[in-house]
Amino acid sequence: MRSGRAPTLEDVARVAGVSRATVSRVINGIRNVDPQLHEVVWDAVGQTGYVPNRLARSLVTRRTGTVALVVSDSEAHDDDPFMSRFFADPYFGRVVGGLMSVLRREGVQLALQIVGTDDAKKRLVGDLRSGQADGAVVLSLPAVDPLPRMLTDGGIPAVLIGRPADPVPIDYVDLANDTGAALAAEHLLARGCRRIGMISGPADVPASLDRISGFRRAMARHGHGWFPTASGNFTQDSGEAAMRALLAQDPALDGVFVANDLMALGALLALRSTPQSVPDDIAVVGFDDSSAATAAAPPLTTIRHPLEDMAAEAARLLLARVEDPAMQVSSVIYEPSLVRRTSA
Amino acid sequence: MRSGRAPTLEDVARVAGVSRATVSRVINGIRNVDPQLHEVVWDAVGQTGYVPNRLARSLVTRRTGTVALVVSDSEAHDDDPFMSRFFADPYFGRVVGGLMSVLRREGVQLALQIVGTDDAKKRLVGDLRSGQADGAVVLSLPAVDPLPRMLTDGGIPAVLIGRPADPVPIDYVDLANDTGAALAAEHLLARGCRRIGMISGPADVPASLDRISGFRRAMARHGHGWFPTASGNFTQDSGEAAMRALLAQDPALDGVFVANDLMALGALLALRSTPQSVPDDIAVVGFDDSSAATAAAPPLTTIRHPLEDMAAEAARLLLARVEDPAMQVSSVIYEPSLVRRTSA
DNA sequence: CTTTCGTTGGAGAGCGCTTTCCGAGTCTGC
DNA sequence: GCAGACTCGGAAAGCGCTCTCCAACGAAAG
Repeated sequence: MRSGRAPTLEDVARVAGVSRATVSRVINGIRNVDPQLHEVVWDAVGQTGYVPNRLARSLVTRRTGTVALVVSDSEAHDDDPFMSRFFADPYFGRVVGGLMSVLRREGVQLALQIVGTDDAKKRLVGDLRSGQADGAVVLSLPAVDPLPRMLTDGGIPAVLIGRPADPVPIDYVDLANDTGAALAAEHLLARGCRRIGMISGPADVPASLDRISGFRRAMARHGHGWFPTASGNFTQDSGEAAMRALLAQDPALDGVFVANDLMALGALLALRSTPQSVPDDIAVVGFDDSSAATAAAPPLTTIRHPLEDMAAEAARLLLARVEDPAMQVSSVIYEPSLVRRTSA
Repeated sequence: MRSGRAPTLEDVARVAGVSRATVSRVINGIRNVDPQLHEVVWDAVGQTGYVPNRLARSLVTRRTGTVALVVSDSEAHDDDPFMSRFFADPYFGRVVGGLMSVLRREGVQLALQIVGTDDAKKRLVGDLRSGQADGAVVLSLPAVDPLPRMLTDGGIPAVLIGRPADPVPIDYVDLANDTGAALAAEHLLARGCRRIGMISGPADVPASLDRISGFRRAMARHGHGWFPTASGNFTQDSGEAAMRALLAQDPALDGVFVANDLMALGALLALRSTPQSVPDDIAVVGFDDSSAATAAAPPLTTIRHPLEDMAAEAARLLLARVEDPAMQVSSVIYEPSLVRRTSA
């Protein structure tokens, strides 16, 4: 097969016997080109196996047809295995899947970027500003993250998945985490549970915070101003430990809301080595409706989190903002729903 | 903050009072520059907030600092939800995590590409040839895929994860799937199982094929030339169905090897509604040691598949080939191991 | 004091593409 | 039959960068 240098516009022009400009016009479907030549040019393209060089094109058009998926981490994790845990989590894949479902049919590519240090974030913004990508979808993990602000200051089209920790005029999609947690509380209460505990996530990231406050509010509304709590870091192991801690606080617990499915899996595991059975003695409600939920034994009653849809919406929002940078800043909040399975 | 046009080399040169060439030399750390000027230039860089334009740089250096992660699918799936299932699977995330663990510290970026149709594959090769990325890591899903050959023909540095279906002179990393399956067979046999069945994956993809043949061979070696089989498509649901089918063939089964953990989860689910208990009446061995294995009830005995390590090795291999395209084609095969948990 | 060499920095070409600007044709309408 | 309006295609100027080539200069050598 043809090897060596890839054919350029110039080559096609030579073969077709026209100028570079004309070939460019034909390729980009610009009017003002004689149908005759049109055909001649396409023939030449076929003959030479020409493929436009995206780099060169982007350099002049200032459009890359690429968006970045930025995973913004904190400095602290820079070299620990946290990241690999993050990728193994279904969360990441669901986001990518959702994004790709819309980007793909627009012919837009996704470039993955991981930034930990502030320095890396600065570099990222610089790269983005110089046209490395048309925009960014941001997954901001740390509790407090300068990146969203940097992005807006730099004038970079960007959409967050999950609300920013501090108010920044930036587009985002999020889940009504508080409503979801309230749903869980009400389900547990309606089921007749009287001694309910909660296993929460870290107390500093927005999504986790919202689940805590939503649950707390709903419980208070039903007269449970206080309830035992333990917290984990969204991993299965931490959920298992938290369940034990909770049981130590109140061995007669008859219901527990766990802030994500992975930790709920851990909780279920911990419960398996106690006399209590799920859901008869103690009901368990998870959060996310991830694949772990159906895999669990017993299958987890959980709060559905339409992450794919949210990611898809984020992609759409980003594309729209790229198209019209002056567009009004907007956010779209998804409503969670309760998925009843066996565990509660 | 400074907005509008991003500063260019030209701007820095003007501020520093030197020529573009000199700034370029300083930035790229080329010697032959008076330490005095060196400092002046860096000052100017700081002042202007200059960040080199990667596009422009790549255009001339023919190096992008980006590798593509190509998910090669078949035309058939082009518009069905298969892809989103694929992303939700821990498999994808583990690969990304493994790749990033090495790419990140080399400052190399990952660009995600999904190609279904032959046309898209052709376009991809063209893009790659014209320097869109320095190389590609390929996840080839379909049973028979023209992409690997296209890549080598196009002279694109590429590494497959999982062996190609038909022999192609291309680098790849793979797992000794047959050995893993044999491990499972031997474990089941050593445990005293006499009526063993297998739930396999699709009969046309290499990894699945190897697991089937490895298991079959090991069983034959121990006098079990025939055993009941059912097949699924690597999803939990299909595993559940396959388990029922197997039980219908032989209700007295006392052991089953399931070709991946997700299907094993399904099998466990199916067994929960039968009188048999796992592992006492029937032992179950999975494959992959994915996060699903520990989440299962009972926790799954399974074959460990060091996917992160394999992906990391693929990244290293690719980087090496990019550096030296003439390097000899090589493949590295990882050895699986048995992880004993409770299910067998 | 001239020659030679090594060092340093500038000019400028060129990576492959798009796009503005023009000039050369082609058509109408009077 | 010719001005004016259009259509079409080419020349060429960049996009922001790297890197080769060369001029200039100072120092070392003869």
